[in-house]
Amino acid sequence: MKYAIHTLNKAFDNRVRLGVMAVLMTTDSVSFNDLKEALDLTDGNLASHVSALEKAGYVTVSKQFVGKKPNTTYTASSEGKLAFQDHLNALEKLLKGG
Amino acid sequence: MKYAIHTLNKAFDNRVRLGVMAVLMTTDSVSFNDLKEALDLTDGNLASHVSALEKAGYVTVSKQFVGKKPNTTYTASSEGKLAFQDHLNALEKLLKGG
DNA sequence: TTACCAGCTTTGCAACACAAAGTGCTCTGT
DNA sequence: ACAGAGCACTTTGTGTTGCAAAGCTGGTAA
Repeated sequence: MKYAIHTLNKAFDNRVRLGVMAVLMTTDSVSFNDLKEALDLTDGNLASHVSALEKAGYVTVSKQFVGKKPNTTYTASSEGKLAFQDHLNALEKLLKGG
Repeated sequence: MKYAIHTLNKAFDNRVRLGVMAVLMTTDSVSFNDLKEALDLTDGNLASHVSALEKAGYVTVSKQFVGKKPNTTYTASSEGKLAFQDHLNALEKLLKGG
């Protein structure tokens, strides 16, 4: 059991969730539509994945009105950032032979 | 469509396949049982994932006898190494904001 | 013959991915 | 007032995947 592939976080083993977290690690706050466009996803698909990340406590959702339009934005929680970093570290370690 | 999450290789989007390739990038040739032990997998699970990588042309399988025991070893094909590197590059680019 | 090992393959089931369609709300145009 | 459009989901349906456990095969050992 030298290679610890089981320490990879199940919450991030999907490309969409990976992409969402990658965005949120650098941009701090993104709107639903920007995220949808940045990752080239259907709205249903994005919504379900973000919802999974929210349930895990990794992203927080805030809804407000911008002008007269509803606007949902997402932010990585500090817990989410930590968990994602851990995941990336585990990944890197794995790839370097651990 | 700034973040190219769709260029990630589907063949490597699984932790087991990722682990197999990680091992084969550094060790060149591994036996079934060493791989199974290194990744802590059931034999059926390992066999199916390696078979998937074989079908994709990313690993090659060779069977011989060591003493009187059958022995199966796996090697990454050059195509597999290239594809894996591409995948890692795409991953890194994604994480760096592309 | 009985038992065992290596390496699969099959089975069965639960979880997941995704697109498409539907929902409820609000605003805009006529 | 009514139609249409946009936002952000939620639901539905379908196909795919992940996995453990069990079965299988072909060889060896006693």
